[in-house]
Amino acid sequence: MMSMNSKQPHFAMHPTLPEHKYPSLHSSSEAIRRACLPTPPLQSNLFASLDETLLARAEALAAVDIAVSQGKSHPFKPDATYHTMNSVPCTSTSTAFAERFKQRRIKLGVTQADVGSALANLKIPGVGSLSQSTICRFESLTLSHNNMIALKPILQAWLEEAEGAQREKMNKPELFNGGEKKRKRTSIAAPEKRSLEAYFAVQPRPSSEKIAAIAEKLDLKKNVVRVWFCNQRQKQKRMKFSATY
DNA sequence: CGTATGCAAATAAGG
DNA sequence: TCCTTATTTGCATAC
Repeated sequence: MMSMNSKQPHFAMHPTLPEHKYPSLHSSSEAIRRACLPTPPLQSNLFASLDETLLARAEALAAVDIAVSQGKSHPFKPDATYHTMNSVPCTSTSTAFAERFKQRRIKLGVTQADVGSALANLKIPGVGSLSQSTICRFESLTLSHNNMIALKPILQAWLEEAEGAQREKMNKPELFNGGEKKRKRTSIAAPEKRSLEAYFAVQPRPSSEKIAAIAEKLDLKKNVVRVWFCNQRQKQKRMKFSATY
């Protein structure tokens, strides 16, 4: 099957695999979450996470004011990616860490992009590189609470290694640039996108065969087309929903 | 140049 | 194998 080159066989889904071998291809939060301990604060209370959530809510009230006065002041995000997932930052450990992280990162004279690509060289199972965007969002607290918590130990690990290396004047270029194992994102060109939309208008749920045909015609990977239709269906539902209210 | 963001691919998790 | 739903990221491009 698959006459053409099937890029990489990413056997990413292993429903019940607890330990992750290196997902050679992508990293991804699932593994990341388990890879590093979710930060065990010495003085944490028994309800650590629960409490954090509650505190986050409480603090959120205060944070809202700040956020609002800081810029966008619209009631309901016109865009907000989709849902309302990423607003309401959280004032908890990961948040506090993020602030210091940026400061220390700058002190090391490293850019967000450098940090992102260097992460893969940390050799933490299941952890690959991240984009400048993600590092930026981590520092600016614009990731979801869970995402912040998942990324914290990883960035903390990098920070400590990098500071240590610099302190000892050790030359560890891998800690300041490198790695490539980052999730790739295909960019579908406008013409192809228009074709896909046309197909979608006629048949929102094409069969596997149809998808393969479309993929070939547009010179796109079959999986890319399949995912595009999935995402398009999601998008359509969201639009239908928001149009109703 | 480095950093923020909009839009939306790609993934995780449960059928 | 592939869907759906929820989320995590990254490409592009605006600051």
